[in-house]
Amino acid sequence: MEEGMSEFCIRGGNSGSATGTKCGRWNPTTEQVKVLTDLFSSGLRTPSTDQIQKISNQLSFYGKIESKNVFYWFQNHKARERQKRRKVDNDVIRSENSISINSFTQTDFTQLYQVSEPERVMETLQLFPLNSFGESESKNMRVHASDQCRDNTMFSYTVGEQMDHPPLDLRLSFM
Amino acid sequence: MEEGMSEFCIRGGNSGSATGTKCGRWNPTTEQVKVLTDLFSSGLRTPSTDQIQKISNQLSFYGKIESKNVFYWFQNHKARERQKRRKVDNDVIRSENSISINSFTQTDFTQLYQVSEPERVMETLQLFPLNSFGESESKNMRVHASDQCRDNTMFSYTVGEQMDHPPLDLRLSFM
DNA sequence: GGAGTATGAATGAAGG
DNA sequence: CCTTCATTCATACTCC
Repeated sequence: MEEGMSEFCIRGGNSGSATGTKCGRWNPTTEQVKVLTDLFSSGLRTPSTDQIQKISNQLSFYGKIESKNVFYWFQNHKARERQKRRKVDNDVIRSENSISINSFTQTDFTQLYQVSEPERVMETLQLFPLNSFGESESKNMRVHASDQCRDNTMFSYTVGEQMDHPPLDLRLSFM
Repeated sequence: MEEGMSEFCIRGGNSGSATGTKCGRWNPTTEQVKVLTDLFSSGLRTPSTDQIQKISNQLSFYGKIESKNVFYWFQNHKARERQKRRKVDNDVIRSENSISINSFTQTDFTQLYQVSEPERVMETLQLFPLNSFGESESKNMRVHASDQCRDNTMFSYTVGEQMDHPPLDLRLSFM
């Protein structure tokens, strides 16, 4: 999937834009992706505007992000999971006459999509920014304004204190 | 890739920048988009059935189009304008306490969202009925006719360019 | 360094 | 009106 690539989201102001990764579009950090994926696998599929705002707000801790990014992320993730599933289902249908399910095939499917938490959307999804370093498995990520873009105002989302990994504790309350 | 449709339509001849696409759904030409956008920015937001019919008729000069396409276009454009504005506003509010800046989040927005139309909605903008309606292909569109105010101060929106097509002439009147 | 893939962004088309 | 789905465009990234 995604490996530890650092983020150099330089803000779009760089006119030169030759070498740097021109930030034409949002490039999520690994932590952001992790949180989003966790939320998704926890059952969140179509966050409301409020939820989007909260998620975006929390994720801005890890790097530049806008709420529309969160919105698009869930849209895309859901859609692509669906389409993957559709494709696989077609394959199954196509070959349903000839095979008897064995563990091999099962494994493949499971790995390809672990779909279908029956959409039991959580009632109250809360993201609390705590200082408890509960989970320390995250890779060492560094949120910092790239030197390429810090000069020209904007985008100095200094996180106040320099933490190794931002303390994000998300509690999901299912009903 | 799976082929379901075999119908192709190349987008508007020399309109440029349009790649050939399958014609599963309407793919507006650049001219069509321009006209629609102009109409929108002129204040038209929810065209009546008659207006839709006339716009569609005129735009058919530029390529294949149906009334429902115009209808959907205005629906989507209006909704997304609102939605974008809402999201952006929220983001701005959210980021108020982190930085003191001058042109902060404007980065992507300027490029992708050139929203913020002056929002100067002219009250009654009506497209004059030039000819009686045809209603040949439009389905059940529940567009309720708006009040008719046909009078004074009309201007004509003309698109001529350098092409060999008849000039578009949409006469709009507002009061 | 171009092909192939993953994915962010956009938008047409509905449904409710 | 609102939200959602499906499809497509655009771009970043990976891997030969």
